[in-house]
Amino acid sequence: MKLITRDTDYAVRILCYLSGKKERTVVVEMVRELKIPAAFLRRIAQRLSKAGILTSAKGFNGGFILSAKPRDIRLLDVAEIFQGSFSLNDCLFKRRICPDRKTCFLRRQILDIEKYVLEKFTSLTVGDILAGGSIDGQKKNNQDRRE
Amino acid sequence: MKLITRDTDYAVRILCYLSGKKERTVVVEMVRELKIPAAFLRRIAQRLSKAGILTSAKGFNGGFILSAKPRDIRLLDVAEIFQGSFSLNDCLFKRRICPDRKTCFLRRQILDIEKYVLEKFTSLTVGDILAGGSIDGQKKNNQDRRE
DNA sequence: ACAAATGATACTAATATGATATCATTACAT
DNA sequence: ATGTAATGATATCATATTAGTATCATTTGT
Repeated sequence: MKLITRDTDYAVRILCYLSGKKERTVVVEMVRELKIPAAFLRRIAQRLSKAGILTSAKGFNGGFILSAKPRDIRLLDVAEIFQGSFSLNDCLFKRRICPDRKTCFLRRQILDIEKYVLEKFTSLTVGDILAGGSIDGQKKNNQDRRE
Repeated sequence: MKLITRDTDYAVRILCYLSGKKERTVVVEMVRELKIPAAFLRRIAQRLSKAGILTSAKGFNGGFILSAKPRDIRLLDVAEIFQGSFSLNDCLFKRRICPDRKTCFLRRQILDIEKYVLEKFTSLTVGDILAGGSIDGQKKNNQDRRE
C-alpha cells in the first residue's frame, strides 16, 4: 500500500523546511539540510513553484519561498502535483474494464475508501505536520498556535 | 489513487462468478463469461489456487472451485496475493529514507489512513460484494441472508 | 495413448517511479 | 558588457511494477 510517492514525501519535507524561513532559500541550502539528491530536489522545487505552492526568483539572489502559510498548504495539493488527480470522478479502472458499472458494488466500496483518503489528504496541512512533528508527537491537529 | 490492481479486480470477479457454481468450473468457461484474456485469467486462477482460495483439479474433469464460502473470503486475502502485504509494519519508504522516524508526523498520519484501508479490506468479503452488487445496490453490508 | 485440464515458469510490453543531465533564461555585481 | 549564481524547461536514463503472453510439464479420465 503506497499512498504517497517519494516526490510527495520529499516535497513535504521541503515545504516543512521552508516554513521556518522568512527569506528565499536556495536549492543548495535545502540539499545540505535535507539530504535529498540535488538534481531531484531541484526538480521537485521547480514543480512546486510551477504549481504555485512555492514562489521562485531567478538570478543572483534567487531561490524559493512558500507562497502561502503552512496551514494553508494541503497535503492533497502537494500529492496531486506528483501523483496526479485524486479525484473520485475518474473511473477506478481507467480504460473500459468495468463491464456492468451499475451493479459494481466493489467499485463503490473502493470509492468510499478513496473518499476517506481524499478527506484526510484534504484536511492535513503542512502546518499540521509541523505542529505534530516538532513537539515530538504529543500534539495533533492543533495548528492554531503556530503562524 | 489506485487501491487495487487489475489482478485483484479480476480475481474478485472470478470469485464472484465461482460463487454461483456448485461444481468445478473450467478456465474457458470463465473466459467466456468474464471477458478476461484467457492466459491472464488462467494465471490468476492458478495463483488463487496456490494461495488456497480456490481448489483445483487437473485432468479430464478438472477446473476450479471455491475453497470456502464467499462470506469467508476477505478482499484483503485476495489483494495481498497480487499486491503484496498490506501490513503496516514495513516502513512507508522501503529503504532508509525517513531520517528522523520518531518525529515523523506525516508518516504517522499516513499510517493511520492505511490502517483504515486495511480494516475495510479486512471486513469486506466476496459475500458482501455479491450481496451488494446483485440487489442493484440497495443492500449493503448484509451478508447473512445468502449462503 | 490421447485429449483435456491445471502447474510451473519464463518471457515481453507498457507504464510509473526515481533520478540525472543539459541548455536556456534571468538578475545582480562589478 | 560580462561573468556568475540562480531557476525554467526539458530530455534522458534506470529501475520497478503492472499487464499480459507463451510454453512445457504434469495429471487424469476415457
